[in-house]
Amino acid sequence: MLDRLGDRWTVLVVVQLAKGVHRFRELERAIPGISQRMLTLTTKRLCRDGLVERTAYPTVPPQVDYRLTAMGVSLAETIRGLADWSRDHKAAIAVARTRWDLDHDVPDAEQQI
Amino acid sequence: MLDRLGDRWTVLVVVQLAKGVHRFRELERAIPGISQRMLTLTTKRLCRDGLVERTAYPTVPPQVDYRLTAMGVSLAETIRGLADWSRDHKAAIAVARTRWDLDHDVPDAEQQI
DNA sequence: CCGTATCCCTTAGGATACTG
DNA sequence: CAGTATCCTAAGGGATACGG
Repeated sequence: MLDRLGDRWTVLVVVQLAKGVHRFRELERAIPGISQRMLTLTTKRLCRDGLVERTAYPTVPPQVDYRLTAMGVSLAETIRGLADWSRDHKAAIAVARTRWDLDHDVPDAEQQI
Repeated sequence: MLDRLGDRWTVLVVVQLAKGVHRFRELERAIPGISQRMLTLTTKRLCRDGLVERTAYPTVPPQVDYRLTAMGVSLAETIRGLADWSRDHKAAIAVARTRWDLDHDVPDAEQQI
């Protein structure tokens, strides 16, 4: 599961669903840069893991809702801790990087690690 | 930074360093499956971000110690929450996956999502 | 609207060999 | 021991087009 969080989109989808129920297109619009393909894959994996519940209404045009399960909510709360840490230390990390780059050449457009 | 956690080795290195100071080879042995190359890259990135401190002793053979900085320790504590969640829900996720696979064919060696 | 199916390119990252 | 350098593949994921 830890490696599942490493696919870059899962965390964003969970965070977004933590704000409430979303339709497919709502998720797509709420998460800048995600492709239709990756949104489909990500939601499907989350459903498979029992973290998200999918509800399809047989209307025309079709409507599909995604919502976190109880387990999904608990994951969202845990992720919250990570997001908070990230926000609180973003500036300090930026400073550390700048300092490191100064101390180790990397003058301008060198390849970053 | 969140995407940095997505490279699969960073979390493992931080967790290992949370247990105490380690030399290069100690980390390599403690983290099964990591290649020398990825350990080098991961530690270097962590140093650049100000999460890990590297100390080299000019002995023969050389000795290099890695230890978490204060910021690295605080990250380790946050990661701890994630690790705990993962441990606590591993079984439930496995059950959800099995159930999902039963309900959606996937009889045997089909490609998993 | 809600997907699935292809194509295709970039990147992560393993294997291996070599230095100080 | 602690790396660096090079090669090479497998997978992630974007773009596009199409189906229900």
